[in-house]
Amino acid sequence: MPSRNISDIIEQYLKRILSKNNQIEIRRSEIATLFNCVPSQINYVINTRFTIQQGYRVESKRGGGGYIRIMKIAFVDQQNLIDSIINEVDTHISERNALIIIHQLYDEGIISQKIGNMMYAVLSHNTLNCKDKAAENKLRATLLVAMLTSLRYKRQ
Amino acid sequence: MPSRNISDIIEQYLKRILSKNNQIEIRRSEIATLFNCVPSQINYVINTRFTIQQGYRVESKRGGGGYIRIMKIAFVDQQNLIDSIINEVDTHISERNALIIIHQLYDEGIISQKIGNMMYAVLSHNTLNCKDKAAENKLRATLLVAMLTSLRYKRQ
DNA sequence: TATAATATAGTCAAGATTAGTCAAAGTCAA
DNA sequence: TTGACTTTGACTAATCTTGACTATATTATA
Repeated sequence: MPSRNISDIIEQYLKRILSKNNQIEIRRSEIATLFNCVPSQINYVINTRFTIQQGYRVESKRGGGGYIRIMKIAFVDQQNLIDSIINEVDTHISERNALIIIHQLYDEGIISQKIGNMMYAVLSHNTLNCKDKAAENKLRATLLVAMLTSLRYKRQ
Repeated sequence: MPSRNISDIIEQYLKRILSKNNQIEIRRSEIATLFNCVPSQINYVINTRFTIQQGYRVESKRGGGGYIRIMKIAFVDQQNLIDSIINEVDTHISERNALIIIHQLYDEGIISQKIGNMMYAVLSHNTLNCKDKAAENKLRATLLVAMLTSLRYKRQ
């Protein structure tokens, strides 16, 4: 695995630790110093190589005692099914079609009624209520994909 | 989980006592001396980590024999807690405060980790990502209230 | 009792310490 | 040579720390 750029090297460094610990907490500036790069390079590495889709969750805090915490995520069994549903969702989606997807999730046993209710509460026209329909459908798709993505993994 | 700043350490100290006593009375200056910080640091800790939203109530008295009393709030039932949280949510809410609310719902056993993950996925800055911060905080509040409201219904 | 002295806690803003954003410049492979 | 990816740094934002000043309660004193 030849890595000729710093980003790859930092990625490998972090993932090696994560293969043992499944959670790490770093100081951005420390890592930057360690690899002799600017601090914002760490953000670049995290944004390109530690995304939710890649199975990582990242939390951070600024200020004194600040940190960046990276957690490895375990995926649920129905991951493939959820992925295929995510692919169905376009950049825009109507309330009606969103509801169909919620029902599908329930029928497949992926979500409970409680979660289904919550999803509908978020995606309903009543809640989103944008000025124009296109904007609303776009926001709805964004939120739905975010929710579907969250269903892909189980925390710890 | 290493805490590198005094505020976190003081928070942990107080919450450990509160996990046993559910009420604690301190002298601001004593705690400040104990942790080698200025007295107003205690106010900072209380204002950021012992709010109503986090399930604490604080009383104090100045002058001779003054004190700060921190009490863990006991909610009559879940319905009650949800309602009070809905009331506290303003027209705008930051990601940080939203996360605090999600944590409290989880701590009180109202939501599962799965729902908590989903709520966070919806409310995170990463997902909402509006042009200006005010708009984002407003949308976040709308969505949070919708989700909280959906939790009030008991089906299944 | 009225007032002064003392003992607490509260507020607020400046400064310190982190991390985040964004766009320009650089690099490299197709 | 172009386009995607990487690197860099100036600027921004969030959080924590500190201390001067304020507010309030109690106790001592005139």
